[in-house]
Amino acid sequence: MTNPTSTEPRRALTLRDVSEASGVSEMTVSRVLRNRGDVSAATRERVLQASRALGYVPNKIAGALASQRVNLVGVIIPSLSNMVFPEVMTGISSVLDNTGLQPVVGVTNYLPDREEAVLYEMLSWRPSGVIIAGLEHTAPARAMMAQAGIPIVEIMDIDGQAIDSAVGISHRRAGRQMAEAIIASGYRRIAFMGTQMPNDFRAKKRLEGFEEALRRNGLALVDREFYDGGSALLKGREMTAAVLRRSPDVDFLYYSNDMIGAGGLLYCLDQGIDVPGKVGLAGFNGVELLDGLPRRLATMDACRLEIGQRAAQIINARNQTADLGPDVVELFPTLQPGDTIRQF
Amino acid sequence: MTNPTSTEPRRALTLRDVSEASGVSEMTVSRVLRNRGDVSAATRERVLQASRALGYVPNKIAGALASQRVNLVGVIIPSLSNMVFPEVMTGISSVLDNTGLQPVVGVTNYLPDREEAVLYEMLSWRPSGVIIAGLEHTAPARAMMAQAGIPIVEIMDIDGQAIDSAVGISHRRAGRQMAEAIIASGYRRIAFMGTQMPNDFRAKKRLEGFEEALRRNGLALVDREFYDGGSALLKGREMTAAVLRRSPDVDFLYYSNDMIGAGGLLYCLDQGIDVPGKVGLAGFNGVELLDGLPRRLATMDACRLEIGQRAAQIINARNQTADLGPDVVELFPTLQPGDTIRQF
DNA sequence: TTGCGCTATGTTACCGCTAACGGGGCCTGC
DNA sequence: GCAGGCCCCGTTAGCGGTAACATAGCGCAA
Repeated sequence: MTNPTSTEPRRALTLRDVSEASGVSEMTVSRVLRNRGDVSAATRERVLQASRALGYVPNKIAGALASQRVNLVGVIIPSLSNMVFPEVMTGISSVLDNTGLQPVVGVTNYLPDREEAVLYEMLSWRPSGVIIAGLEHTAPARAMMAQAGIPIVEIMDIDGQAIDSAVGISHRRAGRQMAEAIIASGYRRIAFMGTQMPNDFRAKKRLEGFEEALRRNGLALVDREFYDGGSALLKGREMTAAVLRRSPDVDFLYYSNDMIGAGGLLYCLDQGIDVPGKVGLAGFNGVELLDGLPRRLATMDACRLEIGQRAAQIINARNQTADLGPDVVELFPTLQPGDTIRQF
Repeated sequence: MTNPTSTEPRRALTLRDVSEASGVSEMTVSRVLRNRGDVSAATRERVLQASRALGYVPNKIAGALASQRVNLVGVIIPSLSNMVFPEVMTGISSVLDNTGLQPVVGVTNYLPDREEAVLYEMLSWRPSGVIIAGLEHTAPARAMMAQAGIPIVEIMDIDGQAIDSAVGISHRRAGRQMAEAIIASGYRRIAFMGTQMPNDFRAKKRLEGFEEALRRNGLALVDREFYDGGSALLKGREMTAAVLRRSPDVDFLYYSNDMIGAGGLLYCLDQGIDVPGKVGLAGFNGVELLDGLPRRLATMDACRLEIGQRAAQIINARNQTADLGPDVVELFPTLQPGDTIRQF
């Protein structure tokens, strides 16, 4: 264990170790490792060799403190198991990868207090920016973001007041659009199924928009059902069964997400129900999963990839150029009628 | 904008600002905010009030540098869209939440070089531990982890040599077990479908174990098909169609994951194929999704939640108690026959 | 009253790195 | 032949906290 090539170092390596091993000052080592400033090719090579030989890994904590720069971008999302957010992450990464910035993910489980705690923790690392899902936050969370002095991008939703920048779609409008399409296809007795979660504000706004459009057309939801936890696909089956039993005359089933919609679709097909003739179905999100179903569920994509990309672009631009102002970007989802809405 | 209550601070707040606002030393403020050491109730209250009023957020970078302690645990995984890793993350978070440690996720997209880069980046923040998927890493990555002087837990897999600690299942054994169960149920003409990815070592090991068991029973795969990217459910349908066309006499379809297995199952049901009479099916992972399918696919759970929990426990234990040694934990997945393997 | 010990707070010296500046050697032009 | 500039590298002074130690003030027993 006292072997000099042992894998157990007796203490952490610092710039000083590399500088001694290569016979130059710490500053020069620092310059080499960051590719900054002028260093002769010979010295550079010597330093790199020593650094690699020792297995030196720079201490970004010290570096960040000294330079007052942190290449991290906090990303705060409600859930990872949602299928939605991994794709947003992909969009963020695809842009950030070329910028030297790095995303750091925090998960809130749709809990406002947890969001506040995660945000506090993130800000305490002084990131270069924050991307956070939704426009609804606790008052302290809003205050922290407003004070932070870094670009903040609220994503997914634009129905509300952004603290700084925002990228998203109008979920209220999305709900309205879907309702209008459903009504235009001649359906009249419409039921809704969705999550129980009181803090999924976007699902709530979609439902509000949906009901508003129904009202304007002299209609109202015939039935509704909520779920909470468990396998979404299975819950979709169960809720659909319950609704069809309770309200046998419904002719349309609107789901707050594609996963339960897919469950409902599978159930209807199992039962030999004529889709979309007798009953139409629609979900929300445009998840990839749907491509493999026996019939394509009507849905509306939430522009997840692009939301991630645009958000990351805003953070990056603001980091490059001081004095860029806030930027609110509205994206427009397209309705994909699939095979579960009657077409004329 | 020069309004003192403006939300645009002219410069970042430090301990000094809070200490001046509350009339005590920086050290006392530090003690209050960390709940450490003795501070009188009156002073504590005064400090907290000032801190809140200013909207002070401590700078963990400086704190970490001074205390040589970082409450972060790096978690390095290949993908977030896999359904598998979010659940591992849930397990990790559930344990870490009570410890003051915080997970930080890095994604490698199954690329060894990217894994190395992500690891380097993480180690440069001097985390308290690293949880990393798999046992296969580049040589520099292995060296970095061995040198880091922090607990390293390699998860998912135990078929190989761990650098430090490991928690996982034997994928080779899992493949063998599945093959034996299939053979025991009387199936003989078996086909395999899986991902193309050369770096999904665990899928590869499952297949190796599977084929080994076939060989020992005088059998061999009748057909095989690989895919790459796209909707797994859809790919499962397509590959299944292709295999059944090419090899109409197969009586069992073994899938490297549940998602393509589910696609295959839906295809078979669509085609009116007798499952499990004429053709049996099995996947791997035990994803929640399967609960909602018309028939339950045979599978083997990968103990994802428990893997995350045990890994987090190891990191935490090592952080609490110095001189705890490496720990290799093997978990044992159970075969869930579902409705797609003949039962006697 | 004296002195001990405890509690509550302050002081000092870093943690490991980088910004900013300084300066030696060498080349170049006049 | 020497001033001026350029390249390369070193020195200095922090960044914003915290560990460790120092110390003031007080209560209390002898």
